[in-house]
Amino acid sequence: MYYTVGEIAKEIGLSPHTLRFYSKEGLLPFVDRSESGVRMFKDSDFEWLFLIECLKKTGMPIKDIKAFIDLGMQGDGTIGQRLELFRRQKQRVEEQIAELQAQLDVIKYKCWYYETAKSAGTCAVHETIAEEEIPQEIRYIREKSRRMHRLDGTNGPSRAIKIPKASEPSGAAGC
Amino acid sequence: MYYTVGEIAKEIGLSPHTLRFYSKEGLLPFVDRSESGVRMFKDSDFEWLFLIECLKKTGMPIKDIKAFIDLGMQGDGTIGQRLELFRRQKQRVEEQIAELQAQLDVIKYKCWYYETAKSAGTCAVHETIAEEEIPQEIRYIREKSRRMHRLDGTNGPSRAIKIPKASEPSGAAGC
DNA sequence: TCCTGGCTTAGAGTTCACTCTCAGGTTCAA
DNA sequence: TTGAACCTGAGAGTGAACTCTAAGCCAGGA
Repeated sequence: MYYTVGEIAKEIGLSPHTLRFYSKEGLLPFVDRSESGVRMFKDSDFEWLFLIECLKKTGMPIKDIKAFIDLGMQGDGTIGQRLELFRRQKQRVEEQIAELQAQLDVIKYKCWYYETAKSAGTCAVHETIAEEEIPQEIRYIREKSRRMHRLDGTNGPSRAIKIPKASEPSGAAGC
Repeated sequence: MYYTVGEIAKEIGLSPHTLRFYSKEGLLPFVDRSESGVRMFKDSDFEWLFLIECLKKTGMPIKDIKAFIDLGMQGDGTIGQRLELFRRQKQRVEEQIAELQAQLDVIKYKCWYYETAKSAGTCAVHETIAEEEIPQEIRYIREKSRRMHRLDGTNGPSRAIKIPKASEPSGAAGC
């Protein structure tokens, strides 16, 4: 049971162009070819394709994916190296998730910030808002974020800059 | 208290080049300038910068970040739009995290796969491994992954392809 | 037999987000 | 006053990952 590049493309949600590009980059050495050079994908190739997708979606560059494919092509002798590769990738993905979680916190804070500002009609509420009015989760996020972004001002500007001449304060609007 | 582009760059971990590039792209309309045109960052600009970083780290393209900055510059009238923007971004980040979690599962499965193959000396163990030998978590991941990747074969190849001529089976090695 | 549509390769073009080079201006410290 | 170390804008270059074009081949149906 063989599939052409177009059929596979539809199946896994990539364009035939992209699949040929991967092929050119050496990511698909496992696909068979017909006499006339047409790529013939077989069912067992899907496993490779899903693995490629997985590594791609977790931010691995194509040349690193190729390195993995090449290890796979060499057979059982490279199992240890492949294990190491996936362990490193596991670590990286966990870091990515942690980073996104941290940014999600910032975004949640801003959602609350704008919700509050919206019902007050102005961002200025946040200058006078009482600590008790802030939801627990938001208070926690805000504290954590402040600890991270603390600028102690001990390393102030090393160069004096002339005071701007009658420039209206451009950054008057809060974010 | 003003900072030059180089000082800010050091503080937030970007290059002065990058900061000027952002400036050129219209991401920093809030920074003051000296008489001679030197960028003068103030403490309150950090809030904007951290927000830009947040949106960038969560995959928002520069032109969309600019759209947000522009809304911010317009003041309180755009609070509703900014709220909507952050709500959409929240949704996207949650999706990104879910996607990474799914891929992390695949990676965990492969870690187990190679660990097992390593101690057996060959990937071939996985053709004969008993269901009870598979850890609970792995079994669960594998089932979920199989449900997702199910290829029912009902939409087989639409074009006949000549059987390849004595081509050795290239994809013999499992992944 | 010819048309259609999908396949092939090589290679050029695109988009994004930087990243760097250049030529010149500004500021401070010695 | 002079040198170092910044700064400026314009614009070219980079690398990653596509994305598309061109010219041509091949199989099946009207």
